Amino acid sequence: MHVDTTLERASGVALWRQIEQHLVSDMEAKRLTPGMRLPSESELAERFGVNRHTVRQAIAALEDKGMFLVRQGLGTFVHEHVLDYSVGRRTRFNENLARLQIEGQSELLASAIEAAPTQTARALGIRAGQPVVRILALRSANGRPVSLGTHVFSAKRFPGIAERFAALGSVTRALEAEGVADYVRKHTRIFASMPDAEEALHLRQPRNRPILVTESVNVDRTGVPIEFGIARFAADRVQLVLDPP
Amino acid sequence: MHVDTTLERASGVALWRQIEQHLVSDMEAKRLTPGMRLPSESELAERFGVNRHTVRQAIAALEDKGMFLVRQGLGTFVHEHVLDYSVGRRTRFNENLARLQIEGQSELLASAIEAAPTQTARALGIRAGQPVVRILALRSANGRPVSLGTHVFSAKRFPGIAERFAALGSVTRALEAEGVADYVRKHTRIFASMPDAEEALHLRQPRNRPILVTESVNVDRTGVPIEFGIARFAADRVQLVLDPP
DNA sequence: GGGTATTTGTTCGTATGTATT
DNA sequence: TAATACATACGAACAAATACC
Repeated sequence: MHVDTTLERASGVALWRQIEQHLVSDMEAKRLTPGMRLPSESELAERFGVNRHTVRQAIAALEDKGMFLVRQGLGTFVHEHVLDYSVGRRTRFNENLARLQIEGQSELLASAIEAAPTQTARALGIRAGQPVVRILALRSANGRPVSLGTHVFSAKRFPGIAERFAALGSVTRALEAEGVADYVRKHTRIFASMPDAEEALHLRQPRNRPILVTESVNVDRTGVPIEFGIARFAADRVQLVLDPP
Repeated sequence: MHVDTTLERASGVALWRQIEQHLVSDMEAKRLTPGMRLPSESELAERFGVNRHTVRQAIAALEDKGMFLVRQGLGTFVHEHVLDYSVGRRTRFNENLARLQIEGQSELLASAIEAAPTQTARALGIRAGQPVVRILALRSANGRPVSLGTHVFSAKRFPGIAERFAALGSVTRALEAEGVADYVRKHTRIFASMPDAEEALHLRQPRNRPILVTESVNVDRTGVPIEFGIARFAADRVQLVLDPP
């Protein structure tokens, strides 16, 4: 992994700072990538030809800067990039990522027209059994899956919403095309659970890691519900940040 | 499980409604408790002496009312009581439960004075290494653990906060006693993870079920940070509801 | 469930060079 | 120059957490 592990002794730069710089270089050169486990402290000490304490000091400095994650009994890991996903009155996937200067992608996995189950109907303010359009979409950032979203709309009001979404890759723009200039969140519920096989597959995460789930209702300017959404986030890669409070 | 499974035929009451009533009685009598798996549809059908479709109709009715959770390939489960925990600008544990007409309890598990780690210091707006008071508290509702909370305060500003909390059982009242008339949330971050041994023990939940974690900063009227808090919720028993949106 | 190997966490002690007083 | 404080570096031993069989 390390191309060159020679340190300069008596150079005026502390050995542990040289090791720190080494590790930073490894990350910049992608020899160390997020989630990767570092060699053990003992092994690093041997490679660098220093005492284990000296390696520990370098690692501690980088942990303090949030670049490493050290776990007793397990090892030291390069910190995964966690995405701060902002949740508030105006939650928009693409705007959210744009703010972080990340390009987001939306992929339509499936869509169907079906009869509204009770809970969904209540959220949308329609009668149970009325036809609804259900969209399943995978959201990615930098090629990594971020969330698996289910979006449900009244099929009467938005019969062509699935095609709009497929073409535009955005709920906001699909709704715009259907004449909804703006919408806001009326309700958000957050919980956590373990993913089923399909969710784990789409989110590319192990089944024994949790997912964060949000259920939300968006309403138009007049307060009429237009979308009921369920978003499943890979909890290891995404944190929700509430704004403004 | 079922004490009596005889149904009255040609009684004017549909068989599936009688079965539905049977199941409700079982829940009221605690023969069926939250999280418990029902016998399979076939087995129930045999016990009641009806066709499986008849049992399905009764289960579907109760699922629609949110009392059962039916999962294909797994079985039917009595829905766990989930607590809707409201999160917003003014999040207060006791007020939250009072709104649901539940009496909450707070138990001080531990408190200590220690040097502030970098992240904590940043949240509280003090220098790393400054002394802080750390409180570990278990929150319960109806005798069931709801959340395990860590609260960190500046030891300079609130030297006696741990004793106040121990006596009053509430962060809000402890802060009141220290002269903080009001406080609001400035920041909330939500994520999910798996519990460690201690967390699972306190929350009385298995280690393979996830926990919901919120990190928050509360500020006083002048905007000065006064508390950094971490709350760990048993995800199977608590959902977070954002208010107003 | 118990035992073992691995890995990090912690605490001793010792020594040396550098900057400050 | 001498005394002192501090950062750096090494060595050894044990504790605690975790994974694996």
